[in-house]
Amino acid sequence: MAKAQHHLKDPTNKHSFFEDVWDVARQIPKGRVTSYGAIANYLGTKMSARMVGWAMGAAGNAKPKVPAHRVVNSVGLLSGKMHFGPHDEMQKRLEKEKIKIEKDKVVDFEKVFWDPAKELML
DNA sequence: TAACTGACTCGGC
DNA sequence: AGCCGAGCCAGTT
Repeated sequence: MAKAQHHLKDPTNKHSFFEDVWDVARQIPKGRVTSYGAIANYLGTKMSARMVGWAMGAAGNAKPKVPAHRVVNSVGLLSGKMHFGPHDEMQKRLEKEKIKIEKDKVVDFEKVFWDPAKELML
């Protein structure tokens, strides 16, 4: 069998790791947050939580929109806030969803934490 | 093509 | 309780 796809640039066929990450992120309920590691774990690659964060960076081009602001690090810190813009847009969005932020950290992180591996459980 | 990078995480000091 | 180093994967240069 010859390799049929050398230069796959087909937008309809881009089921990459990023797409999977975005798909999970889009299912995060409003007013809840999750961590990069949690998403990575759900996808089976728990050791590469970095990739999840990376996927978030590319989420800007994703359609429909990906609530990347609902994804924080394992301690509830808004580690990616700087990628939302020069201002604290990430924090503003979270506060808009009734999520309280203090010193760039999610208050009651464990309460609002949403684990795809448990909640989504598919 | 090989090397580097990075919105992470965990374990040890 | 806070800081440091190593492991990890995939996309980018």
